[in-house]
Formats: sequence, C-alpha cells, structure tokens
Amino acid sequence: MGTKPQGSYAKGVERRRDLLRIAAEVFAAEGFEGTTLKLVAERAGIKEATLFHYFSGKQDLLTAVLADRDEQNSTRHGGSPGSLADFPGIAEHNERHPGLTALFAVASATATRPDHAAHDYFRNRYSWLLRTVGQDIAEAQARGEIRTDIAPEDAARLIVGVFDGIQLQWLYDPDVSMPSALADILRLLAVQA
Amino acid sequence: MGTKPQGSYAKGVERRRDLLRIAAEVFAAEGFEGTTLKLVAERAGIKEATLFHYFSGKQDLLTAVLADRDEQNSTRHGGSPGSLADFPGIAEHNERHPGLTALFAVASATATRPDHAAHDYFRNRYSWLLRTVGQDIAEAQARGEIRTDIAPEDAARLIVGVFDGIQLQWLYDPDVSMPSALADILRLLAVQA
DNA sequence: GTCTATATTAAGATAGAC
DNA sequence: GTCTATCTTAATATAGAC
Repeated sequence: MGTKPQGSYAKGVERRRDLLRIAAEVFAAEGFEGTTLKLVAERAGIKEATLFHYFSGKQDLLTAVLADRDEQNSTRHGGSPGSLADFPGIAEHNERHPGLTALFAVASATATRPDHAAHDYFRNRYSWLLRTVGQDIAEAQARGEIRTDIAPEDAARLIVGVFDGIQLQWLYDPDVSMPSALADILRLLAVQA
Repeated sequence: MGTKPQGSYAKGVERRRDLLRIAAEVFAAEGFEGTTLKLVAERAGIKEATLFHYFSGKQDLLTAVLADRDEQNSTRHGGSPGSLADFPGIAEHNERHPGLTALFAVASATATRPDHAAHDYFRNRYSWLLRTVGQDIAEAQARGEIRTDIAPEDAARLIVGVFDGIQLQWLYDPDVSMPSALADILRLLAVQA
C-alpha cells in the first residue's frame, strides 16, 4: 500500500514534485471526484501510464498531495507547526486558498473510512496535532494564562474542533472569519482578568 | 432540478418511503461513492429504472435521504429541533449511528461546492441552525447565564463548529465523547460562579 | 367500465475508471 | 480497449377517479 518506492534519478524526483504540484492545482480546482488522472497527466505533459509509475492510484496521489501540502505549511512557519500560536496564521493562509482548503475538508471526512488510502495519514495527523496543542495548553495553564477547569487534552479537542468546524461554515459562507473564531475560543479559554 | 414531482398513488408514496429508508442503510454501510443504484434497487426489489422514477439521480437521492433523516431527528425531539438543549441528545444519538453520521460528515464537506446537488440544502441548514442557536444564546445571556463578552452569533458559530469538528475527531477515534465536548464548550461560555 | 395518471420495466446511450 | 455505473427513452402494466 501507499506511495511507490521512490526512484533516485534526478529527473524522476523532479517529475514527482511537478506531479504533486499539478495534482494539487487540479484537485483544488475540480475537486477530487471531479478530477481524472488523465487530466493530471495531460497538464504534466505525460501519459497516464507514467503517472501510475509514480503513484499507485488516484487515492494514493491524493494522500501524497495532502502530506506534501502539510509539510509545506509546516516549514512555512518557523518549523514548529501545530503550535497554538500558528493557528490564526494558518487560518488566514487557508482563507487565501479555498480550493485546497475544501480539498482537505472533503478528504478528512471521506478518509474516516478505515479502508481509505489516507485514513492512517489523517489519524496520525489528528493524534499528533491534539498531542501538540494539548502540550501547549498545559504549559499555558502552568503559566496561569489558561483556565484550569478544563483538562488540556479536552481544550485541545475544542480548539481543533473549532478550527475544522468553522472551516466548514466558512466554505458555505466566505464572510465568516476563521481567525476571529479561533480568537474567540482562545479568549473563552483564557483566565479572566 | 431536485426530486421529481410526487405522485399521489398510495403505492408510490410508500415505495418512496421504502427507498429513502433502504438508501439510507446502504449509504451508511457502503458510503455514498461505494454504493451503486443497482444495489439500492435490488434491496428494494425493483429495477434500477424505477428508482429514476422517484429520484432524478444519485445525488438527488442523497439529498432526499439527508433531508428525511434531518426531519426524523427533528420530530424525535419535541418539535423544536436545533435548540441548544437538544445538542447533547443529538450527539448521543449520532454515536449510536456511525454510518449515518459519517454520511452526513462527508456530504456536508463535499456539498461545499456550489454545483453539488445538496449545496443549497446544507447552506440553508447552517443558516437556520446558526440563527436558532444564536437566539438561544441571546436569551441565555439576557437571563445572565452566558457570558456577554462574546456576540450571540459568534458563540453560535463556536458551538456548531465544535459539534462538527468533534464529530470528525470521533469518527477517527470512537473513544472521544461528543456529549462531553459539547458540555465543555457550554461550560466555557457559562458565566463564572 | 373507461379513462387518465402513475408506476414499472426493457433496452440502450453515455461516460468515466482502470 | 474493456468494463461498470449513471442516466434516457420509450413502451407496458397497474391504480384510482368518475
């Protein structure tokens, strides 16, 4: 299962990067279901069969695109992603990329089925994200900045939940401000003056 | 567009009800993409073409199933659904129906595309839900039960966001308690003793 | 009982996945 | 190129109104 073993020739590495970028654009514009591998191959100037050399199928390509974007988002911010302080910035970034944001939203919901290619990816992602945010919360509690009448892991679930839930509302109504909603939940969690 | 005009013969009305129930079961078990209309028709003991007499297509069938379940959820509770007090009960109910919950989660994300058959359905649903919850919040604020340092409509967005976001986390990890998370966000919103 | 609306089906066109 | 799923067309059977 998963991405095929990576060749080491420079041309192959570059082509793979190209394919990830192009696939991300096409998925973002047409949606996952609306995309055909033929179209991705055409845009990349290769045959469909060549695509199958790099990715074992459509779902595998999707998973690779998601992981790649995640990694880019991480390195764009200092290097400690998922840190609580980065959330508003990530939300702002997402507002500027509606296609990719929708892709993530759809993928994270469809991949809840255990047989989906990206299932493990998202499960690990949530596990790591909740742990990281939970640690941030615990530290902020120790500093007396965040209320202690809620467990750190429960607060982390709320914050991540608001992030995903508001994103959905924003996709239906772009007037919604995702950074504001994140600021709201953080304010509710803050120790009262 | 949308569901075909409803016939008036008793047989047709009953068959349509049957189809909605069976389609809900199959969608919940196999997922929307994993379901074939042939299978739904077989389970109902009719030919595929007959299905098209009642629903104009697969997406239309999905929309009808979602709306029908929504209506049933509404009538199951006294009659004022979407009321804040019903949320924990609805969350508990959803925990007992993972397949349908996943169906809703996937559909609400995929229908963010304006050309999706269920787009208007979900947009209206969120609009109505946020308005209803917002009114509940405003009333609770007037009674001095909920903090007034957040606007009612913003608080409503947070609550609905937590509902959807936690649902996603629960689909990846059934140990998550959706009612607890709802209780947590309501506690953060409550006026401190 | 006849007539119209509705329900059902057979056969096949189209399109997308692999 | 082959196969499978969605959807059309057009013709037949049945339900219910008068």
